[in-house]
Order: sequence, then C-alpha cells, then structure tokens
Amino acid sequence: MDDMCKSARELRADRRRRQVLDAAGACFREEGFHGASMSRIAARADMSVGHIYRYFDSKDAIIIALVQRDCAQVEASLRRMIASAGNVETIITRLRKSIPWMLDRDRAAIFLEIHAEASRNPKIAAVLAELDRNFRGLMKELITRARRTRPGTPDIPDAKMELILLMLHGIAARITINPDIDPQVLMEGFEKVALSVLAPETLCAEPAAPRAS
Amino acid sequence: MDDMCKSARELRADRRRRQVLDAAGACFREEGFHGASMSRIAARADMSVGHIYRYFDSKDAIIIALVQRDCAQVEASLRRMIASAGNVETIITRLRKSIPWMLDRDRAAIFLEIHAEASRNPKIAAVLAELDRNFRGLMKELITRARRTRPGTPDIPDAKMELILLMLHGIAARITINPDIDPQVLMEGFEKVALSVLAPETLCAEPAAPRAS
Amino acid sequence: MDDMCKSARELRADRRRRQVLDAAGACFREEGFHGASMSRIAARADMSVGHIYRYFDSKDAIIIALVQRDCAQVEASLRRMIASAGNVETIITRLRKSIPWMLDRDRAAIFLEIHAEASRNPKIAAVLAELDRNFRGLMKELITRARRTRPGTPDIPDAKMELILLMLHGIAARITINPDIDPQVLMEGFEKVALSVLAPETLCAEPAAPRAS
Amino acid sequence: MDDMCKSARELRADRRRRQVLDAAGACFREEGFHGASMSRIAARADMSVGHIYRYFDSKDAIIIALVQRDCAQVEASLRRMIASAGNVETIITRLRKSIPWMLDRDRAAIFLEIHAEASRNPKIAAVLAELDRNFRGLMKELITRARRTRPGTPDIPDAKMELILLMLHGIAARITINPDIDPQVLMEGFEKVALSVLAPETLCAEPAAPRAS
DNA sequence: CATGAATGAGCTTTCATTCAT
DNA sequence: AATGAATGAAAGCTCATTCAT
Repeated sequence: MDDMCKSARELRADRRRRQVLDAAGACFREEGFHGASMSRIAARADMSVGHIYRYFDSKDAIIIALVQRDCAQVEASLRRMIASAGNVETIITRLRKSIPWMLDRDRAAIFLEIHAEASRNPKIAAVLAELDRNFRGLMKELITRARRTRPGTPDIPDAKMELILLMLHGIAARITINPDIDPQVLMEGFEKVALSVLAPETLCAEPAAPRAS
Repeated sequence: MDDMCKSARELRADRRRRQVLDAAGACFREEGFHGASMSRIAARADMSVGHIYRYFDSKDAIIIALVQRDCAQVEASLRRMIASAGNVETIITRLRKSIPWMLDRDRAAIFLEIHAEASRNPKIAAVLAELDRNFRGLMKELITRARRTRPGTPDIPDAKMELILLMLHGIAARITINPDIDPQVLMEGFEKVALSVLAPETLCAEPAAPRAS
Repeated sequence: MDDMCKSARELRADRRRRQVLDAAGACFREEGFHGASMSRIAARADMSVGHIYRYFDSKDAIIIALVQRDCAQVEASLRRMIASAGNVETIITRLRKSIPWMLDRDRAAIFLEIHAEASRNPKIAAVLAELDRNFRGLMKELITRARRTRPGTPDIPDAKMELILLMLHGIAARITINPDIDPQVLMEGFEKVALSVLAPETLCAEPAAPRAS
Repeated sequence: MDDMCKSARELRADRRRRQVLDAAGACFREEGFHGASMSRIAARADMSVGHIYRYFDSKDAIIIALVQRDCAQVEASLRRMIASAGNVETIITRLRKSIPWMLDRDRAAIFLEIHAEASRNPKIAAVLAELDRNFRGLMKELITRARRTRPGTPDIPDAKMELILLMLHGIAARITINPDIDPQVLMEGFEKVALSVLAPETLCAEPAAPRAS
C-alpha cells in the first residue's frame, strides 16, 4: 500500500526482514522458539548472524515480528473473506475453509508454540489479543450488514464468538496428537456450532440438514 | 494401592520423585520446558542438581514423567467419572465439569507447552496418544452400558469423539488469549456438541432446550 | 606370610580391599583411570560407594594401591623366576616367557595408563621406580651367582639392563597399535638383546645361532 | 606449500587452530587428556572456550587433530631422513638420532597418553596405525634403493620392522620411570638390533664393531 | 551494507566425596 | 560394618549478542 513512497533502500531492507522472518519461521517450526539458534536462522536466511541484528534487536524481537506478520496475514485473509461475503451462510462456508489450513501439522506446531509462548510473554499475548479483537470486530461488521438484508438478525455477543475460535484453535492440539483426524466430521461439527452462533434463528427453522453432507 | 508393600526407602524415593515433578511442573509453567533450567528446578525442589539425576535420567525424562503423571491423573478422574455415571446425560454433565478445570490458566499454559513439545518429541506424542486411546475406550464402554438402559443407542465413531476432545483442548489456547472468556457460554456450546455426538437421537426429540439455561 | 597373626577382622578387611582392587582394575582397563567412576567400581565390587572409603582414602589411593599390588606380583614372579634359575641362559629363557604376558592387550592398556599417570603423579612414579630398582637388584644377584659357576662373567652395568626393560616395555605400546605383531620374531629379537646384555662373552663365541629357532 | 593460495582469513584460522593445538598439547602433557579441561586449554590459548568450538567439534576432535599433527611431523621428518640417505648404515645412523628426541620426558609423557588413549579410542588407534603403515612403507622404499647399490640385500618382513619400533617406543615408558637412563648405551643397543633387522648380512661380516663407539 | 570472529554466561550432566542412618 | 542419599564443584558444550573490519 504505502510501498510506493518507499525508497529503494527501504524496499531492500523490507526484503531482508522478510528473508529473516521466513528463515526463522522454518527453524521455529522444526525446533521451537528455544531450540532454534540465531546462527541456524542466519544460515537459512543466507545472511550473517551479525547482520540480522541490523533489522531485529534480539531473537525475541524476531519471534514477535513473526507472530505479528502471521497475525496480519490471517487478518487480511479474514478481511477479504468477509468483504466478499454477502450473508451468514457464505461466511460460514468460508470459515470452514480455514479448517484444512489449520490441519497442516507444521502450522499447528507453530500455533501451539506461539500460544505456549504467549502465556509467558505478554507482548506476544498482546499481539494475539489484538487479532482476536479484530476478528470479533469484523464479525460484528458482517452481522450488521446481514441485518440489512435480513432484518431481525440479533446481535452476537462476544462470548458466543468464542465458540467459533475455540473450535478452530482446538484443531492445533488435536492434529498434533491424532494425525488421522477426519476433516469431514470436523467440518460438519464446526458448521453446526458456527450456525448456532452466527444464525441461531436459522438453526431452528431448517434443522441443520441440507448443508451437512 | 500397592504403596503398602513399599519399604520406607521406596516411599522416600517416591516422595523425592514427586518433589522433583512438582518443582519441574511449576518451573515449566513459568518458563517453559526449555526456559526452565535444572538448577532452578533443583532449587525449587529443595534438592541439589546432582541428586535429581538419581531419580531421572535426564531433563527430558522429567518432562516425560511429568506428562505421564498428568495423563494418569486425567485418566483416573475420567475413569471415576464414567464408573459412577449411568447414562449419557449424566456423563455429559460431568464432562462439562472439566471445562472449569481446563480454564485454569496455569493448566492451559502447560497443556500448550506439552502439545508444542509433542510436535517435536515423539516420546511425548506417544504418551498423549495413549491417553487419547484410553479416553475413547472409556467412552465406548459408557455407550455400551447406556445401550442396555436405552436400547437403540448407536455406536459412536472415533471421528465424532474428536469433536468433544477438540472443544476441550481448544480451551487451552483460548483462555491464554482471552482470560475474560465466559464459562457459561462455553459449557452450553460444549453440551450441544457433546449431545449431538454422544446422543444424536436425543437431540432431535427434545431440541436442546430445557437443560441449557 | 604374616597372615597368620591376623585376626578374622583383618582378614575380612583384606578381602574387601582385594575386592575393590579387582573391580578397580577391571574398570580402569576398560575406561582408564579418569574414565572409571567410583560408583561403577563400587557396583563391580558388590559394595557401596561409601564403604570403599573405609578402605581407601580416595580414588587416587586406589590407583596407587593397585599399581603397588601389580608391582608386587611382578616382583614376586621375578623373584621366583630367578631363585629357581641356575644360569644366565635359563634366566633369559624365562624372561622370554614374560613376552606373551605383555602381549595381552588389556595388560598393555593398563601398563600404558599407569606409565602415563606416572609422568604426572610422583607417587606412582616412585612405586614404579622401586620395582625397577628391585629388578636390577635381582639381576645383579643372579649374575653374582652365575659368576661362581662360570668365573669371568663380568659385572653388568645398570645402564645395560635398561635394554632388557626397554624391549619388554615397548611391547605395550606396540601391541596397542599393531595387534598382528609376530610373537616369535619378538622373542628372537629379545633373546638376542638379552644375551648380549647378560652374557656378552657368549654372544661372540656362539653367534646367536642354535637357540633362535 | 599451498599456503600461498590461502586467504588472510584462512591463514588466521590456521593460526587459531595451531594456537589451540599448542595449548592443548601443553595441557595434555601436564594433566593428561582427561585431566585437562577445555577452560584451561582456552585460557592457555588466549581464547574463549566457545571460540575453540569454531575450530574443533569437540574435545575429542582436538585430541585427534593433535595426534594427527604429531604423526604428520614424525612422518615428514622420517621422509626427509630417508630421502637424503643413500644406504642402510646412514639410515640407521639417522634413526639413532630419533632416540634423543624420544628421550625428552614431555614427549614421552604425551606419547604414553596417546597410546593409552588409543587402546580405548579406535579413531586414535587408526591414526597411529596409519603412521605405522607409512613408516614401514618408507622403510621398504629405502631397502629397495639400497638393493641397487648393494645387490643381494634381502626383503625385510614387516614383523622384523616391529623390533625397531619396539625399541623406539619402549623409550617412552623407560624414560618416565628412569630419567637417568644412559643414551649412549641405548643407542648402541638400538644400533645392534637395527643392523640385524635391516642388514643381517652385514652383521655377520663385520661384527658390529667399528661404528658402535 | 555486511561479515563472522570473539565473548562469556549459562546450559545439562557427571563425579568424588561425605555422612546420617 | 555397611549403605546410598545427598552435595556442589566442575566438566563439555551452546548460545545470543557485540564489534572490528
């Protein structure tokens, strides 16, 4: 967006930062935050150790930046998803698509790593909390929009939104222990919960039947 | 149970092991598996570093023993729960009780730490996988029993059981990010899913209404 | 010898000491002085670690005692050998017998270990030096005796005796590197040197021929 | 030789490696392989502990590199010795020169340490075995050359060559115990054996007389 | 901009030794 | 006489971080 007003030097620096974050991401996935060493990250980023410190103050700063980038990506895709979706059903169908994304074991590993770290590192917890807030905000926005097309749609309390996040995030722990998990069953279960949260009135009218194949 | 036939020395050794595991648990919670150091664990256990190695072969062995102990406790409470429960509804009510247990932030922290570690350490993954198997076994036992009191209760595929685990385990990630989570809403959502998994026929007959208050 | 005036307790203590030294010898052979640990020695001696310290002040004391015992055994067998030997040729034949003894790789290993240690530990060096002195003394005694049966036998300077020790001790290093060493060739070479040292006049008369088979 | 095409960095690294090996050599001599600690080696090399690990993978690797370097030096001097020597007598005279070299107590100490270690560490044993092979190879080369100047010189079996090595290596053990050893006597004895091994026909003709003074 | 040599604190682990029982 | 629980110093090794080039 504001890449336009960036000088060549800044763009180069951005590329460097990306390089580091990519390498760090790969290392963290394989060895965890503490198992990964700066020298291994540097090697993977085709950079010298010392040079990394031009772009990041510390190893911790890399972790935080990585989490921020991941969150930004998730948020962006969420925003896109919602922007193009007209009604609740479409949203749910799309949210369902994030289930296979979460079922990737590498992703699950780093998800767990990040959340474990968040329980100790308040900065990371803050980044994740913001992502949460944004998720809820976007959802509210969606509901407001849906209300215009279908008046009578009720407000959805934050607490109920938790159920959706709960099911998505639970996947990370589950896939780590049981790689033979059945995505289909997961999706159906998720859909039922999502529907009852986002469109409780629909649930009663048409009892979950036709969509869940 | 067989503590009776143990010599005083063995009891003392057991106490020592427990001491180490307790201290390690506390340290791991605060600093993570890799952040915690043997010397800090030793200090917390009121023991010398070297002495810990009389009871555990390595730091890794401590982690594994700790996970095993936790799993054994979970399994025992599960077993008690099921032993005393006559029908599906009671079971679900009791499973619901484990939600507040999981909502403890310290517990959640170590849960995430363990699962993050499991994605790299196959031994830990194996311990957790066994707990999973046991959980499913106990659930099957319950259903069999319920079938006698209410003929026609269908078999529950493992894949569906995943939904219950998913919701319980998801809590660990959620409470870490959002401490203000509403337990009540969580319980209701969990109950709905649990019912639809364990007693699908009930769900249709009486539409989730009276219990979820 | 003076075992007779020892009480039952003293005999028991002697047995204990022997037990420790045997175990220590085995451990040292396999792992070296520094590689062997007191607890492993204790296990091998069917004793508790602490109890070993009733009989030996320290690990170092065990090493020294072991070296002393080995030296005493060597000396005793040397004394026996010489006592029963009438003339120089018989002595040489018997000395030759110690070559296969030295060719045992375990023995060589501990021999090297001891001598390496002696270069740092003066106490061990002293024990070995005494063995040396005794060896030379016994040899002198022999020559004196031989002179009576064959007048004209010259005195053998200490310096020349070194050559015999040199060849015996060199074996330890050689067998360690080349296990395929030919004992026969060794013995012949040794005999030639030994003869030229102990009975130089013989060497000229009968040119090494008949004995070397 | 190929030092010319080395960059300044490589030369610096070489110097560093040498520094470490020199320091390690000194420490090993004084305290033995296992008595010497990395931190003491580092201090002696004017380096930090961690930095040593840039150049050597482990303490064991240092030991091996040190042994290799020593062996290479020995081999080089051997090669030089043989290259410039025309006949067997000259060779023997030169081999004799290595006796005072071996009579250095520090050298003897490390020689024993290395051989003691070799009996447990196959990698070190392999390095020493190679040196042995090279020694024999060079000797064979010499004999072949000598045969041209003096036809009829017979082949020398490896087994006989052992006698020469035996006497040289035996020195290490001897000088450790008896520092007052007489080099002159040693040399004469060595010469006699060497002659009988390398030039048996000479031995008979001129009875060892003129050279051994 | 970029390197990687250099540091030293801190890690897990082992050990000889002591001492209450 | 005998045990082995307990200690704590020191081992080998790795790491995040700095800085001269």
